[in-house]
Amino acid sequence: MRVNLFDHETTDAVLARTSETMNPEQQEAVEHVEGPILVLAGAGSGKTRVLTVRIARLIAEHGVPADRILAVTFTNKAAGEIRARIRRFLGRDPVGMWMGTFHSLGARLLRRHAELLGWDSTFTIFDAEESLREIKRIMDREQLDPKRWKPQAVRSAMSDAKNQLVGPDAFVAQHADGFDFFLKTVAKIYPAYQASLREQNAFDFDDLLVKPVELFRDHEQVLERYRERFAFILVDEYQDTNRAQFLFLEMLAAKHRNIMVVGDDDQSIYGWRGADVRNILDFEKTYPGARVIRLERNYRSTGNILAAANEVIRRNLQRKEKTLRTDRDAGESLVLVECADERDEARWMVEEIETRRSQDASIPYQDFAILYRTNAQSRALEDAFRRRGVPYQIVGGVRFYERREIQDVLAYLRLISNPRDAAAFQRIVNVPKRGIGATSQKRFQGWAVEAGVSPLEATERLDEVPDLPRAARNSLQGFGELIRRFSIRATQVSVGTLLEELLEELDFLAQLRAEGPEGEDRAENVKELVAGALDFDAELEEEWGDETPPDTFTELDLFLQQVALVTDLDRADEDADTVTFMTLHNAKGLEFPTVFLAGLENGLFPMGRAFDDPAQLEEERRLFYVGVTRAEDRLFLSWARERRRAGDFMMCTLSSFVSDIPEELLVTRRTPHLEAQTRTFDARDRSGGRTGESGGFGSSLGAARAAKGDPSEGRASARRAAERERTFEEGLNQDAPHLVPGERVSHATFGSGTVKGVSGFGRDLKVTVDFDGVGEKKLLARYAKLERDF
DNA sequence: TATTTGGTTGTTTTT
DNA sequence: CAACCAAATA
Repeated sequence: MRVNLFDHETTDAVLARTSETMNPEQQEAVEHVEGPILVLAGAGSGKTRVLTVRIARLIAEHGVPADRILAVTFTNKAAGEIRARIRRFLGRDPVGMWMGTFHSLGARLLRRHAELLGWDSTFTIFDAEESLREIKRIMDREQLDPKRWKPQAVRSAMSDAKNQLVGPDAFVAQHADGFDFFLKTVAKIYPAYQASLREQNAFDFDDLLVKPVELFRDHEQVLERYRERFAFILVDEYQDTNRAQFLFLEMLAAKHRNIMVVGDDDQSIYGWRGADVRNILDFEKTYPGARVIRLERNYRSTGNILAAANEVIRRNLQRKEKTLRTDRDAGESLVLVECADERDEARWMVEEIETRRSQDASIPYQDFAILYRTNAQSRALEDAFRRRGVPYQIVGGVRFYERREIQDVLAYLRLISNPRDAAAFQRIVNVPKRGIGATSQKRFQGWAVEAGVSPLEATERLDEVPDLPRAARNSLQGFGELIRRFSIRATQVSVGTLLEELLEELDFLAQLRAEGPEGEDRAENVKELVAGALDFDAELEEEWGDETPPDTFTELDLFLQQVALVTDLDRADEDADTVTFMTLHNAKGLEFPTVFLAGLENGLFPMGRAFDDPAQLEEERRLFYVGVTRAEDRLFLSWARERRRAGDFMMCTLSSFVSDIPEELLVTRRTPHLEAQTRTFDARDRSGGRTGESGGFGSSLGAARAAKGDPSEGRASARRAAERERTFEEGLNQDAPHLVPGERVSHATFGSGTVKGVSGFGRDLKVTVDFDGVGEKKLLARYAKLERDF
């Protein structure tokens, strides 16, 4: 895997020469000095290169001090790499330059000014999982039923609110007396949640964006200081910024107005997380007189790949018109592969990779990436690759830092670093087992809350806590002493050493191993964490550059911050010679010689619910576009006729996105396995169909879909498959309802009716039925239990 | 108090 | 077909 950066040697001469190797648009962008500028950079058009070279030039040629520059990147890794390139250009480190993700920059700002907001600079960062626990605790306390109101939904509602900069008070004012019961419930939780975070001296992910904006808004002199300082601001992936990020930038850029944003509206794929494409579309309104440069020359992909990409994205209405061009040859055709199911698909991919490598042994595994819509799809791939002995790495999915054992260890460190972190306390007070059960914990915590002290403080006043069993009392005391002892130790030794001593004292690894078969893996993970901590010592200086950490900090605080903000993408090992599996979202900004796009089926990609909403469908299409444009030389598209999802089998049809690709760019194939299966199937079909059990409801949905005529019908193979499926279905299930307009069906409560229409796919298939004497109802097919009415 | 069992539940995408 | 959670037992 490579981040899209160019390789460069080291000298100043290179910098001078660099402009000459750029096209006129790139040159213009790179040479721009003052005033707002928008660079609309298509996929593979060298935008990272533009950012890098411009920063280097600002420093080297225009004498801008590095500490007057603020650069926002999409990942921490990209930040590190750009910094490294600049260092090579300049021959020295751009000391004092602030560069990182919005979240890491926000954290940095908060470390310095948290006091102004009522937090302490040693604050903890709660990850998504921790926020969820907090929400559950609050719901429990408020006696809200987690089944009626899903904590996940509550979290996402609060997250949305935060990203729109709607604080607890505003939210309550808006929704507490509203008609929406869900939002009313959230209005009960949000203020309590925020108060609880504050009590624990913690911020969640969203706070890292929102609180700096609050800081700037309420503290004019602080804003003034940073506004003055950051004379040049550069932002990558601008199309994915949300409201809070927009305001953050707007406030900082207001004075000098030297802001360069780089992005591509066609690659905006985080709308669901609050990103607002209008930020990029309306840049010229926000900054009148802004210069606009379009980079439409693609340096990455073959002509065929690019033609396919252009053709697909052209169908989106909400976009700035642009067409990527390349000087490369047409290259190989794209290959569309039809598979029997996800296992067949996975197997086919391994074989394709192995075949390619047997033809040319010099091709490394690194050249291959498999991209998919949902993390769950990695499972089948993993199976197939492991079986075949082909090395792979998964980016995302079950994330390293989210593993239980890692979280446990980190909770120790958090509590050592921040004694008020009640969430951490609760997590580990009985890990490893100390005989402090649920009942004792409840009594203890209850007392602590009553007394208004943090749990850790409460361990010093155990004799005041009533009704505690002696054993629990002793354990709690021991636990408290342990944490306090290590808090002191944290000021004396490095994180790595601290962690080693801690694990030794707890006999943690042995405890894990004793847990069972997975114990060894878990122990390995913990060891990896220790190795990371030991490494961290060396990186400390770079982290702060010219800044001196306040004395209240320990190295531990910074380590925890880094850990909280590091993504799986940052951890990916690009030097390892392995095939890479990841979601399309994670693939943004990366490129590979050979790309496989897996699972191209309606209902999976695009996602079922996207069919109801044109805006969502457009976002899915952009995601597909991102996938296609990751490929340099070869692109494989695959779909499975049948896929296991949420437990049961589902018949599938080819994604309508693929139908948008002109036929002449594609070669269509079937896996050998499917070829074989189809032959026997056809033979059986001719001899009068199969007898036996009905295919159940899942298959009858397939029938409905085929009859309705979905968008993929343009493809001959898909149509054949669908037709075969329908005849198959009719042959074996006389009672399954035909969800086709005009058909008669009956429902347990509504009685008989006529089907008016269907929408959605698979599990989300909705049926509109006009029930006799009842009227029209729109029902989710999978719940409606419709029967055929004769 | 800790562990096991069974039943339920659920599948976008992530900093 | 998981993974997760609640109630039942050792």
